Amino acid sequence: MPDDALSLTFSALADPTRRALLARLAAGEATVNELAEPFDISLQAVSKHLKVLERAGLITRGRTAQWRPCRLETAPLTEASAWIERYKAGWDGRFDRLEDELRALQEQAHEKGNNDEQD
Amino acid sequence: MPDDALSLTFSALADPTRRALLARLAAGEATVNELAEPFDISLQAVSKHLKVLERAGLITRGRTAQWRPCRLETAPLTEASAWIERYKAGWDGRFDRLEDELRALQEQAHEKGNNDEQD
DNA sequence: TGGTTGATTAACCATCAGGTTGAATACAAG
DNA sequence: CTTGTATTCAACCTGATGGTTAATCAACCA
Repeated sequence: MPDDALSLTFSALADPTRRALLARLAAGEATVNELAEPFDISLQAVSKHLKVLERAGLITRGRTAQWRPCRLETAPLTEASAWIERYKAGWDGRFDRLEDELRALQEQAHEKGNNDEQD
Repeated sequence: MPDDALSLTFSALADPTRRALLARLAAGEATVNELAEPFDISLQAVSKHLKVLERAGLITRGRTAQWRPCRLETAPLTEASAWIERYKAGWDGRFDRLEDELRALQEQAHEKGNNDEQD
């Protein structure tokens, strides 16, 4: 388990239950019990999921009496999104695709000498 | 291991090696050997990583002689980014935060009857 | 035919992730 | 001080992940 920020974030997002928890929290703070209510799994399992989200910095938790309300934190989401956009933009609909085609053709020509075979 | 598209994508992104592979592929197609070159792990391990990326739809692979060139596919990246933006936008810098504050205060007031205690 | 290169598959190992149940903690209310 | 409620911690199980090495497949070269 890599422990860099981005890996923690993506790893936390790689579970439908956790994504549902975040979706719920996007509507506002909630306690563990409130968050657990829609799921069929145990409260402890939800607690574990929340710990994962907390470790990734995706949520922070308050403390009011015996309640530990969770709040969504968007900073890691921003970083994750930025990473994706970076590499998506570097390729998508740009000249790179054509450039790559050309490069591939050149390599083929080079590797095969002058043998004009098609695949 | 959840097998829905979003989970597969985020899970694939949750590893620095795989993100590096994608970053490399954003610069253009590459073979397995080319991709493996910067890493200290075995070629087989890289092959496994590529299989994960392929299963997530993040790459596709051609076949030229004994080479299996990998190409980045951006569709899953777009979906992942869209998911993040959806829940980030629902909260970030909007009135929700204030709304939530108010809701929290109301709940506190309700739960405690009329007892004006501060945390 | 046989050898070399590129890549995958198979078998194995250690660790981790997600779930469970049961006990423990923290606080509120009688 | 005891009970109830909200939450976490601990121990445990199962299956997945990431790595290894050895063997195999596929295609080219000689």
